[in-house]
Amino acid sequence: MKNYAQTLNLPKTDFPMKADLPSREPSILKKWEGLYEKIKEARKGKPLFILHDGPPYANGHIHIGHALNKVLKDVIIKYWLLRGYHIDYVPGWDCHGLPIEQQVEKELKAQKKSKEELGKVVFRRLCKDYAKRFVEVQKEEFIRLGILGDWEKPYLTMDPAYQAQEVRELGRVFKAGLVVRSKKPVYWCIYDKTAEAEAEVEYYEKEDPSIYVKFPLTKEENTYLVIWTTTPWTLPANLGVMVGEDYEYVFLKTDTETYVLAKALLESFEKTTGIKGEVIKEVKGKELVGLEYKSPYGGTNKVYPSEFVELSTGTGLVHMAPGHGREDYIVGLRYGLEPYAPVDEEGRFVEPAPEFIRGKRVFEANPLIIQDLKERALLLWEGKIKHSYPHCWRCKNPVIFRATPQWFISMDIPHEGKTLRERALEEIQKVKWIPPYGKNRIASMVENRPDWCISRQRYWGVPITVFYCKNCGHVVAEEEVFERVAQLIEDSSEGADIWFEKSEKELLPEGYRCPVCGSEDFKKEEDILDVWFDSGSSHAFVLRKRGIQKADLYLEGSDQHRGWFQASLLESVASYKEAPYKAVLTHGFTVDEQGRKMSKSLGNVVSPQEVISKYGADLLRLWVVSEDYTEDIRLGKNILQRLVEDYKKIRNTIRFLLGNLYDFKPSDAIPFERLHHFDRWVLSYLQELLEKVHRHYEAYEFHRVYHLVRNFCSVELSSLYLDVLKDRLYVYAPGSFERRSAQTALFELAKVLITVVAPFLSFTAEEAWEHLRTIDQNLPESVFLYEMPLPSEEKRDEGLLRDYEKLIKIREDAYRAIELLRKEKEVNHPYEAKVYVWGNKELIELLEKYGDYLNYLLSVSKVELSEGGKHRVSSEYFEGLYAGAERVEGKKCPRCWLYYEEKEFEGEVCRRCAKALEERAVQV
RNA sequence: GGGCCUCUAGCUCAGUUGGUUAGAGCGUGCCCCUGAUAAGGGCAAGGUCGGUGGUUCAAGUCCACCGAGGCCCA
Repeated sequence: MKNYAQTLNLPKTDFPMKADLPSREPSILKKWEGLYEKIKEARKGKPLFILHDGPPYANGHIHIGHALNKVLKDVIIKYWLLRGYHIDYVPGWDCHGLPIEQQVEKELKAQKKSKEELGKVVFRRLCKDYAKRFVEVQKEEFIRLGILGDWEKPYLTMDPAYQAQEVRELGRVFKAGLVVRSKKPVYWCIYDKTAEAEAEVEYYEKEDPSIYVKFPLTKEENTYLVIWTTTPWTLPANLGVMVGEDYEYVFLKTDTETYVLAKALLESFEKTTGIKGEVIKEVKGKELVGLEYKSPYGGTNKVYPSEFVELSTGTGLVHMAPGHGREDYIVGLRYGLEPYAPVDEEGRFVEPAPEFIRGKRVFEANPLIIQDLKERALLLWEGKIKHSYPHCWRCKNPVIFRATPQWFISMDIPHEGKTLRERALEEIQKVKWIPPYGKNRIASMVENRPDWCISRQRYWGVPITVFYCKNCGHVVAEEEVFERVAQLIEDSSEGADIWFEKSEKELLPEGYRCPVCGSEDFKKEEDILDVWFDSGSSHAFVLRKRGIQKADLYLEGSDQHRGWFQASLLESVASYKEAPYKAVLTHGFTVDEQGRKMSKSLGNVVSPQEVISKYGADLLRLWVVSEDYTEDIRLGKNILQRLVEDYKKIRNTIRFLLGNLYDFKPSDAIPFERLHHFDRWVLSYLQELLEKVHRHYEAYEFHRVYHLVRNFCSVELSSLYLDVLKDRLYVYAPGSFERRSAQTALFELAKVLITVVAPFLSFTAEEAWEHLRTIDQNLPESVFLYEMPLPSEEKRDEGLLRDYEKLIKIREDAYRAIELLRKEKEVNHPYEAKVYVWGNKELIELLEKYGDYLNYLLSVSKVELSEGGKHRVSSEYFEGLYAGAERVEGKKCPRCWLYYEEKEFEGEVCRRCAKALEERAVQV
């Protein structure tokens, strides 16, 4: 018998089944070089979509969280791009700040050098080099992920132009009168005489005094508040006592005196001190609030409520020194207490501290104070305690909390009728938060946050460019002075380094005199800005300066409600009275397959580099889009394995489409109305799909797009449409209506499928696009220069959709009947079966309508609309409908494999094939 | 310890305003095909909705508490 396979139109394509992404993707990246610029050119004048990039910190390689974040952004940008929008995506980096400073210092230490020796300017240069190095590293890594953006001109917070804009922003906030100078306790090393950041201190065991002290109440005879402390030296700075409002407190009466302390700590107090007494009264903490007592070193102070009081140690009454403790400071701020700290930079007591400790260092003062308390009968008990205590990371000595002057942006000073807090809260209401609870989260943070401390006593950052008049102390913060300095920074290749290089005279406008006293003698501020002010002003440099008022979208992890979203909001509202964004989208964090956070110690970290080298960036991108990012996002081996399967399905579906289009030209296309009804059905279905796809993309619900596409490929296409279509594609002559009609649909399907997945499977879509272009040379060179089709009413036949919905269900019923035959080995391939359908009149009429195509639709050789079949089943879906199946009679056509009666043959093959062979001979 | 959030089959997700036997795809098992072939197809088995207790004629869907986990703060 002849080899009939050669007379069939079997699929042919160079689009390989094996993706081999890790080695193929780099060549696609090569093709994309310059693509961003071409897109900008092509989309000029189109409506703009602005996603403003939050800058990652330029330190280390990217991790999976970075990848998640950037891919999400990329999907959104590419979607709007494929919708015909103009995009403008400028990636950025956060370059200043402590981690880099510490890293550089570590490197210096290895060379036995210190930053003090080198001086600010040289040290800053080293930091700049360090940041630059990692900007390059991360840039390469982001590009490898397939992220589309202006990688030629990203924004760096250390660029002179950026720094200059930031200085101008600071000037605006000063001008609005929102910047104030006041004291705040910071970690302080009394040996290095420097402030330390939280991240810098190291915790070691330290032995300290442990004492119970009594504070006599002013209005109740012989009654004392009992406090416990390990830092007696802070008692001279005592300004209050904190209680937990909801805790229970007792009045403990001994033979001579009455003590107030928390009920929960009574037992441990009695045990430690040996003091015994009788509880004569119990009260809630809130009833103690407002009581006055005599502070051991001066003044009458009060009891305040505080959320920081704990009942694990002490007495539940906490001695409060706002100048020497963070919580003390926060609570103190709330009640208008001074951050009082009579201690100089060497940790020595100064006036107005009591005379007997003046000049002594804080730790030396401890025993003196204890002795003094003892003499004044205020000490109840004295002991020692070993506990974990913060130490200086450089000299390893214990550090202290000490209030020092800092710059703040005030949340509560009214400016043109409203405070920053009020205005920010109003703006929050106008922004669209995705998911919605983000609004609540940031609003409650803004409602409760203290003033924004923007000064840091560090080296690597943007200077706070104000001057102090040496003569009268006036702070020079005029707009023209900020502008002058900004100009100098912008014009210098050294950027903000010039602030530290040049003298006051060089930095100030020529001949500048103090507006208060007329002096010409100034001293510049040495503090630098909080890095959150750097990134918080990115909107000014990246958007406003380039004529864009607001971003359409900010998109970061949910931790940025406290971080970048808030810093940007406050900076923008302070400067421009409005939010810098119209919408804010947040995503969750990556966790492992058990939902646990990724950590080195758990050994469950998955790196993007690892995924890329093993599976390719498209797999990582598919992962991003497959999960609901509003919650925690899981990642692990099994999930990746499933994604590999999903990827193959989508890829092979596209491959099959392309494979059957090798002889098709767009001019062969048949108009929708004249297409075969099955092809009209699939295109109608496609319009429904498109409608949902667009809806979900617009709502940023990518996992719904993913499920839609995945199911479409496997359910409607692979197992139904394409499977049934094979007969028509392979058997009929190349130029026949049957084949051309099918190809018309396949071409449409390919275009839609490729563009729909392009935002996430960018590499694969581009690769497939190359093949599609060999079919239609009019297509643009990149899929990203094309547009994703919109659902079209003209290509949607409602009646067909309704009919097919039923036909598909009947198909399932028939398959259950065939399955029974298969179990008995009566048939193997469905072609060996004959199907009967009967019963329900309405449905039988429907089936008659599609009569001559029914057997193809069911992939069987014959269908009869009457009762019959060896095995019979009742419909799973329809009342009174039945399906039966039996082995078909007749002979298999060696060409099309369907079974026919002897008389339906013409020679070796069936009549249909004979005709096709004839036509084929003419066409080929 | 506080604020915000999550918890539906092995995995990823659906489940309008509370209302019939909780859905899909994948994976799994069994089977078929060998003309998408390191592909394709068919059938089937899997959850009582994190737990407990309420509200209700009726709860995965509302309330309370507990548990596991995440982010932020302390």
